[in-house]
Parts: sequence; structure tokens; C-alpha cells
Amino acid sequence: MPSRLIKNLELRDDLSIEEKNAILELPVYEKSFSGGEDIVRIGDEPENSNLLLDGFVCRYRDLENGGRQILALHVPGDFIDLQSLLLKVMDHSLQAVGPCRIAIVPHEKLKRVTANFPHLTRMLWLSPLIDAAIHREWLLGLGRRSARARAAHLICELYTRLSIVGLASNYRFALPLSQRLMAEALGISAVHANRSIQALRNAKLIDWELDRLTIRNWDQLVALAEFDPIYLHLEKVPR
Amino acid sequence: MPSRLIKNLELRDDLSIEEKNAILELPVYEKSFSGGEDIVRIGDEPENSNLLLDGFVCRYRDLENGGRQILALHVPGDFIDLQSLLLKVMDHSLQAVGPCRIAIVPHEKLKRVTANFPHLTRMLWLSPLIDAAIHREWLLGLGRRSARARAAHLICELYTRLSIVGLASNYRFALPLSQRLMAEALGISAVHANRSIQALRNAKLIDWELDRLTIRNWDQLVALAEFDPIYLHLEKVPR
DNA sequence: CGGGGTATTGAGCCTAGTCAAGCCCAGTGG
DNA sequence: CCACTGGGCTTGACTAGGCTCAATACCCCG
Repeated sequence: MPSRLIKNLELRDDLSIEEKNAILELPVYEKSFSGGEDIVRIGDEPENSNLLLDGFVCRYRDLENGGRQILALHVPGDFIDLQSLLLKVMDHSLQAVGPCRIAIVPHEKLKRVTANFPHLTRMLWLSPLIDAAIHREWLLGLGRRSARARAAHLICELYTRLSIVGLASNYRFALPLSQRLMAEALGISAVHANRSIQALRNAKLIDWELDRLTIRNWDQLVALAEFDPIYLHLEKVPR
Repeated sequence: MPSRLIKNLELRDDLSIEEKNAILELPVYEKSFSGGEDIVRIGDEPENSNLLLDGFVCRYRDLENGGRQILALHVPGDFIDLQSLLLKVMDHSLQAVGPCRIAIVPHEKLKRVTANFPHLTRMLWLSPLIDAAIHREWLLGLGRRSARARAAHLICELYTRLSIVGLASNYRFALPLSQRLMAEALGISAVHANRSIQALRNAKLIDWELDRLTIRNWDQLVALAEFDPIYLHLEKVPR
């Protein structure tokens, strides 16, 4: 259902009828993955790009010593590997975090869109550009923020991103990450992730039981994380 | 001189005569900056994008506690902020590392290119996509590599990127970074950067005196860094 | 009831941060 | 020519944040 894509793009700029039709006419087929399954692997040369419909997906890289770093987390509505249209060879892998559903769009069709719809093309390119902006924010965190602040920042980011696609509200959302995955995203060990999260709990900033996370003090969480959503580029402006 | 841009794009795919002309006809004006000068600041809404002609530029972000993280380093030939064409508001700052020269291209003209030259447009979008790929590689490093491996990796990356634009050869190149900047890029303190670099020197992997860096043992440096240039997407293929 | 994955807690260690001092070198001004 | 200054590099000593190993508890599910 690329209608999810339309809704997502329209958060950032209006689309014309023709552009919406062009999206709706994209021949997509859907596919489901279960948690832990790889969707695309490093070294692959995909002929399709994937739109995440339901569930969570991460990008990751492994190191020889067994270390693994989660490079990005994706929420429903994200075009998770549009970049493979131009970059050809995958430089990282994509994995389903939990059960998820994906719409597969052939590169060939996307290329046709780029030939006929310049503005829509720009709108599609927003997605990898915002991914890059999020990468930069994570770089700042991994380089300079404390483990606690990084955890707080990730929670702020996920809450914000889930809110705009209607999957979070009232400071509550379903967080399908194990502490191990959280640790892999934050660049720390699982043990330390546990302690960092407990610090947030003890400071009464969050509750997190099973997979439901509740933010108990948004302002303090934002302050601790130095979270500023500017990097998510949520403004609706002509692009 | 956008001819530098043409040369750079042609590393990754051929351009037609018309496409080259379209680039050459871009009205650019040049500007020089001295080391430490900001080129664009976080929060700005630029109406131009910048092509780096000479010198080095970094992207960076500051934290309230005074910490600063360098998010990316750019070498001559890089289109350093094409993303501002779509993202409108800068989510980070750009600073000249040393004296540098820049070609300024109005967004309006670039937009016209995207309307008329789909393939050239895709080629231009390569630049921020490769930036994102480099971001991901740095994320892996900041999250999981040791300080020494990170330093080694940065050296491998810079050598590779400078080689393809003719600014490095025979395992030697001009490295205009102070150890403080190196530390800010690697996400460590200046003191620790010093010790990490000395470790590389003592292991006879590199020499680094003044601003000339010599790689004494490429293979070992690559092995220590687990450097694989796949993420630089250097293949020349139809895009 | 048993097993696997996940969360929690403690103990000891090590990487990297902080603070501080000294060094070298280039540039400046007397 | 020399004293002075400031920036970058180097080193030492101490501290702290985060890692590893290990044991225990927990919970879901079969």
C-alpha cells in the first residue's frame, strides 16, 4: 500500500494529483519477514527498493571481533533503501527487528518516475537525505554524548518519529527493542545499556516494561538528551 | 571551475556532452575561506550549495558542555551541501579546516537541472548518498572500533579519497588536520588521540610529521582498521 | 516442568577522560 | 638578536565511565 508513502511525503510538502497517481500506479508486491531475518545483505546488488509498511527494521554492520553496530532504525512509512537505486552495492545490511511487512518497488519503475516527475523525485530523495541527517545526529551522540544521554536521545527520537506516523501519543509507544539491540544501537554493551536505562527509570524520566515505553518527564528527557528535532526536517515547505 | 565536478562525477558513471554542458553553464561564483571560518551554520537556510575546489572542509556539531564532534571531512571535488537544496534548514555547520576555495551554485539553477536532466540529477544525488554511506562507516567506528582502529580507518579513508582526486600517491599525502581536530573527528580526547597516533607510529604503520602523512605499512593499517572501500562506491557503472 | 532468551546485579579490569606541566616552534615586538 | 607569547604536541598521574565475566532471576512458550 503505497498510500502510506503518500501520507508520509505529504508531511513535508504537498503532492499533485498526478504525483499521487504515479505513486499509486507503482507495481509493488508485499513481503513479510520475521524478527531477526535479513531483508538485504551487505554486498547485495538489489534490483528493488523497500518501503516499510509495518514493524521495525534496522540497518547494521558487523565487525570481525563479533561486535555489531546498529546504524539506523526504521519505522513504518520509511523508504528503507532507496539509496540502492544509485549506489548499486549494499554497504550494510537490513534486518527485521520484529515481524514486519514490506512493499517492494522495482528500481526500474522508480527510475521512470525520476525521468517524468522532477518534484516527486525530489520528494523521494528526501528520505535518504533525512536518513543521513539522522546518521549525523547519531554520530554526535556516539562521539560525544554519555550513554545515558544517548539512550534518552534515542527515546526522544523514536517518540517523535512514531508520533508523526500515528504510532505514538500521550508519551507512550510500543518499543520493540530488546536491551541488547538498544545496546547495539547506542554503541555500548548490553550490561551497560541495562544500567543506563535503569538510571533513566530511577530518575523517573521513563517507564519501560515489556515492550511499552512511557515517557514520564518529557522536558527533562529532552534536556538530558539535548534533543532538538531540527534534524528530522519535519517542516512542510515547498521542496 | 565545475570541471572538477565533471571529473568527479565521471569517476562513477559517464556523462553525455549535454550533461557536461549543463554543468559548465551553471553560474558559479567562487569564494575563499581561511581556516576555522564557518561556511554555513546550523539553522541557516541557504539558497546555494557549495562545491569544494581546494582545501579541506569539515561538518560539525557542538554540545552544550563544549564538546564538539566532526561529522564528516570533505576533500576537493566534494559537493559539500547539496542536501540543503531539499532539506532547507541546516542541521549542522560547515567549517573550513584550512584555507579553502569554494564554488557557490544557486539552488534555483540546480533545481532547473533536476527538471531537465534526470540522469545528471541522479549523478548529483550520488554525492549526499555517498556522504551518508561514509556517515554509516563512521557510526560503526565510533560505536565499535577501538580508538587506534578508528584513527587507522580515517587514514585509510582519506588516503583513498585523496588518491582518486589526485591529491595522494605513493602512500603519502598532505594531512592538514591538527591532532585536536583528529580527536574531534574520532570522538576521543586530544590527549588520547595523541597516544593513539603514537601507537600507530610505534607500530611502524605510519609516519606523520608536520602535515605530511606517510603510510609505512598499508596492509597492516587496513587490517587493523578493517578498512573495506566498498562504502565509497567507487565503481564506474550506469546509474 | 524444562529450555532459551532476556533482564539484572556484582566484581574487577581496562580504555579513555581530565588536569596539569613541559616542550617545541613560529610569529611578534622591542 | 632576543624575550615573549600562543598554539600544538607530548607526557605523567589520577579518575571515571564502560567492558567482561559470571551468577541469578525472570518470563514466555512448548
